[in-house]
Amino acid sequence: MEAFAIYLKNRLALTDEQATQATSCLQTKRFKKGSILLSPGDTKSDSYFINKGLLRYYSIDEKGKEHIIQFAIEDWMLTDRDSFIFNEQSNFYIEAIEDTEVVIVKKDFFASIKNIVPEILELNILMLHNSIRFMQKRIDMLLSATAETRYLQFLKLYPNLSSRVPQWMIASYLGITPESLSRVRKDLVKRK
Amino acid sequence: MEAFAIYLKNRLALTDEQATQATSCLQTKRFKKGSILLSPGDTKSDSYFINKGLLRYYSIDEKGKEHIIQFAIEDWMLTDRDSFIFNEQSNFYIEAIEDTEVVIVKKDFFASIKNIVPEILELNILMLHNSIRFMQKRIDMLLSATAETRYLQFLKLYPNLSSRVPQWMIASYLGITPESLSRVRKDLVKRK
DNA sequence: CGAGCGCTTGATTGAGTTCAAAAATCGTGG
DNA sequence: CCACGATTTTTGAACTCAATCAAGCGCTCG
Repeated sequence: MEAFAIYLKNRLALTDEQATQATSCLQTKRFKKGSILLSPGDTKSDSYFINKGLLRYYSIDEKGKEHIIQFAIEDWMLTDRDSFIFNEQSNFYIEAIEDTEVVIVKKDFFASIKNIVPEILELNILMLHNSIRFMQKRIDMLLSATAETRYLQFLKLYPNLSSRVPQWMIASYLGITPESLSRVRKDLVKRK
Repeated sequence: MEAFAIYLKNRLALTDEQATQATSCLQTKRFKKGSILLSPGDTKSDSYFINKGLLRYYSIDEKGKEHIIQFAIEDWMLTDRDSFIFNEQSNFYIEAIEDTEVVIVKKDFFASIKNIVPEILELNILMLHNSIRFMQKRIDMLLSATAETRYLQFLKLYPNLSSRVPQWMIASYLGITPESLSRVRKDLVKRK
């Protein structure tokens, strides 16, 4: 709660009271490593702000393979749009990679906070544009780059993440097999 | 202009006067097939609403290969975020695939229309979420699916587009070579 | 301390690429 | 409206990057 209030304060021009007022009705929740917060078919009206820990947003295909759409770390929000925005059944999983504490942001939070802090709408828009820009770069990378290039870009983009996430999940985020990633890394070390 | 006013009217609860008022200051522009509306390095404050025609949003990699991030057809907006939202240099190209007429939406349009129709902010948020949801599905597909599956999904998603776009551009959108797409199509016909 | 999980390594396979060239289609000017 | 050049699509053959299958190692955590 604390962290989320600070987050809002930093991004909007809020007084302390406004920040506490806005976040007072929110609840935090802890999940142990490995917990599933959302599964395909669910329709929850929760969005998560991460106080501490690390979540993954992923799918499982017909062959049982996992594909990671997104990681989410401290100070990020993770939202399943199918569920949260469009009230449809989700297609994805959300899982805690570490023991994680989240702020549960319900659907009506945005409805009520915009009365207190109307600027939140524009902040929201800006952040959504930023997400899109980010995802477009990822799509560009998936369309064009080799396994090695993808991995190097990943390291540059998330320098801190690689130590917190098992290697096979990085592979799954990059769209390659764990074996291939292992070989890519071996090559990089050898050539260095 | 016409089309854009209708577009807004349908999505927001606007009177005719409001719709005309909001769009009166906007300009339309025509581009011939093959025109480049934006190049990497540009920083334009234009966003495009497409009255008629078809645009592509793409990159060119070090080997000179093109990678299509997005197509945009009638009634869609195409925005380069680097440029339009963040005032940075663009990384992508925008090109007219057909002779195309667009409404030029300048940056300040949103600033001024929100005074007339505040609901536009929430509409905007909803559409951005929808874009993200869409792109997440595309990323999932790029991470998991074979050339054939991607192509079939593309046909399902854009049934009308495949006739308006040359095959090599579809291949470029799917992340495969034109040769591969040709073979995929051959196989599909044979198996049918 | 042992079972399971994650990472590595090797051998083989396979989907898609590359390069090359022919066939089909498009479009533009005469 | 036709013809010719350019672009697009198809086809073929060789090749390559990454996937698959399989086995072994090392760590950790129960």
